[in-house]
Amino acid sequence: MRGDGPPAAGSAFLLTQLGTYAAQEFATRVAELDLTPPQAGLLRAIALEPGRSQQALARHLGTPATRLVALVDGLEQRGLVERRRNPDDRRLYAVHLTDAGHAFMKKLGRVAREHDDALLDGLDADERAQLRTLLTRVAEARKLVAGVHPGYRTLGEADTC
Amino acid sequence: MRGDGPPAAGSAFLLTQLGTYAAQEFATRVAELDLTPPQAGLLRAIALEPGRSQQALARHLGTPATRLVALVDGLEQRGLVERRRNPDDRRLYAVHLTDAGHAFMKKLGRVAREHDDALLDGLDADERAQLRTLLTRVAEARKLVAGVHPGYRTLGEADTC
DNA sequence: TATTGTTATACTCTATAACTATA
DNA sequence: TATAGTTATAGAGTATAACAATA
Repeated sequence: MRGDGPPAAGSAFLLTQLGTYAAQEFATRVAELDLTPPQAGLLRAIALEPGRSQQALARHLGTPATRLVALVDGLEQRGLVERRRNPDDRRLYAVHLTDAGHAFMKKLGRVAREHDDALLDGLDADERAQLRTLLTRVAEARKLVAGVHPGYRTLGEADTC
Repeated sequence: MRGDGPPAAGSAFLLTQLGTYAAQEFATRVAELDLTPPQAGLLRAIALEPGRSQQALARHLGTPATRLVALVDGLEQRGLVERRRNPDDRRLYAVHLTDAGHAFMKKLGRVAREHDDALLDGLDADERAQLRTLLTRVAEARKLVAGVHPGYRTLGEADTC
């Protein structure tokens, strides 16, 4: 006896479902490096363009500056990141990776690749390439900034279609 | 001057990024129906198989039973759902859609279709079909339950790598 | 004693706003 | 006065555990 709910899950729901699953799996993996996903994303943003101010990083990631302070604090205490004063304008810090931070990025990269492989192990190489192309197209059409997770903007609410 | 971060975003990151984006868009759309995504998902589960107990629904969605109480409360107060006592075992309720609930599902279905169309408007019909096939394959390989959002299990942490 | 449903409590995380210092 | 960074406060949302009713 079926009700009259939506007939079958659309692609949007599949994307949300898989995206959330992938996020959870990634969180589990980086937890083994004692890292949260937001910290991993921040490390990535710093590695991408070292020396930015916290304000610049906040704008790039689309998150309130106040949230960055705590994130940077955590990474700085672990010696992965350092704040350097700018002699010309003593209000801003330039955020850089330390040597330990650079070394750590290798581990993080390895974890990310393992995560990718495990997630897609149902597809062969051709299919993975197809999927990647299609996803990239959709992301571009939606004007998503490459490498920036939308969750920095509004972490709340998970979809459920 | 580039650092040594992960070279480019893998497919797993693309999935997380698009999945989160899709979830946020969906949340915005259902908000116009005064609904949260978890409420929408619960309505869907009830419509799919009417009359289940709250415990059964909780197991199906993979969420603590305590969370369902509040969700059902909200939907019941709006007259979309009703709890029916089971005369044989007065401990459990059977959760059903009301007539208003059935009517409401039509609106929800329309919103979901619009959401789907808007998200994929960068792809033509063939490409959409391809994408759907690939996503379904991945979801099956990962043993995700059709139509159930993983976020019921652990809403925390959004991915970021 | 086990199970369904419920309520109460505590915790995590986030954003808003107020504050300090530099400009 | 405006901006970078910080701290403090309050709010939303969740899970854990205790509780009542029924079996």
